[in-house]
Amino acid sequence: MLQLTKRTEYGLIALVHMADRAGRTRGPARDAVVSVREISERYPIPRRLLAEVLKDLSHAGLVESQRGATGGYTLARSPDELTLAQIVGALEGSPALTSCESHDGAHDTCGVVPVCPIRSPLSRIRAGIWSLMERTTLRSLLQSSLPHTSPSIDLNGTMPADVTLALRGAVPHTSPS
Amino acid sequence: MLQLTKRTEYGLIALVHMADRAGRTRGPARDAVVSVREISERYPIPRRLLAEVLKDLSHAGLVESQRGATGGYTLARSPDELTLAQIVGALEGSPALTSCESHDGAHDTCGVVPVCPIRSPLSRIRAGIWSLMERTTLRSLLQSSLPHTSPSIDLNGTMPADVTLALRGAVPHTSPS
DNA sequence: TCAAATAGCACTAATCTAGTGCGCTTTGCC
DNA sequence: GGCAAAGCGCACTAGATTAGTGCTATTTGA
Repeated sequence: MLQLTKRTEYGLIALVHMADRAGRTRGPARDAVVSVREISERYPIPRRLLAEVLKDLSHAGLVESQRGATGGYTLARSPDELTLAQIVGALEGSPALTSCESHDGAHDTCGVVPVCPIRSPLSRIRAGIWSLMERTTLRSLLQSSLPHTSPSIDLNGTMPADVTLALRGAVPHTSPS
Repeated sequence: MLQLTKRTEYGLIALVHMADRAGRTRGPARDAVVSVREISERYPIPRRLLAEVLKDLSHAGLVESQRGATGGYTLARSPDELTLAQIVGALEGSPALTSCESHDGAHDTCGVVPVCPIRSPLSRIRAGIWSLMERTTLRSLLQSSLPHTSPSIDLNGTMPADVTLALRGAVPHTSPS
């Protein structure tokens, strides 16, 4: 449906939160260990589901986990190196845009590849979308969502000039268990 | 899942086919009346489903229908005026990217909009994707899929420079009934 | 009058997504 | 040592979305 899943939304919220926390903390992100509880109490995200998402992000190497009583998650890279493409890719696989070539690719073969008149062109579109997400860093997400942090940094540097319209992000509507 | 639906794929294939047919025909697209049968015999698309899709495109005003024995569909606008955004919009609604603001918007309210740290930034991304699709015309899809038509026209004019990677389009795998 | 085509509507089956349950392991702290 | 908090892993349920089909009516050219 050309829409991100809730999981991805939750993951993004969590990562933005973590980046923010790390940003306001002195030192090498020492206090930036964020627990699932902390996030799910701040945003109305089902705790268990958020835990699953962060686990996935951990498996993907985007965050690092610390077990135990005071455990939690920390960003594995700086918000400047973490891109939207990496996050989306980790949580819902490489974007396929079309059904062919959807992360398994094998058993489908979609029979008539040679006849398909939209493979190559749509391929280019997907690439464009992907490229857009690759150039969007976690930091750039941070900046635009937290105007109280810094006045307004080089958004034009990290984001293509075209991207200046009006979308809406989402937020869950369930309450933590 | 950040992926187009089969319906949209089918619609695109149909439109590309129609544009191609109209293009090779002399005169004001007189012979460019294309029937569902013709398309479903050329590509392995379930006929009935394709019919539904074309009907939707007709309702959206992107194609015009002619009933009766020699009936079929014709493009309502020139391939230069028909954009990917219009097509996708017609077949799966305006892209929302996030769950909030999904074409109904009302009953959700998603509770915590004020707290949501990703609304505005994701909004920008969606806009970028949308913009990309608005600048992609049916003609540009045609050109890249049918190299036998014209050598290679100004793809750079209709498509952002960044868009030059490698995606895959899809094609159905079912046979017409 | 027939045959081919669209129009409309409803329905089924499969897939995907959101969210939950439960028990285990790790670890800081008293 | 033991408790409590946190992550880990797996499996499961319910709802939503999607793909695809059935059937009948209407239009219209030959």
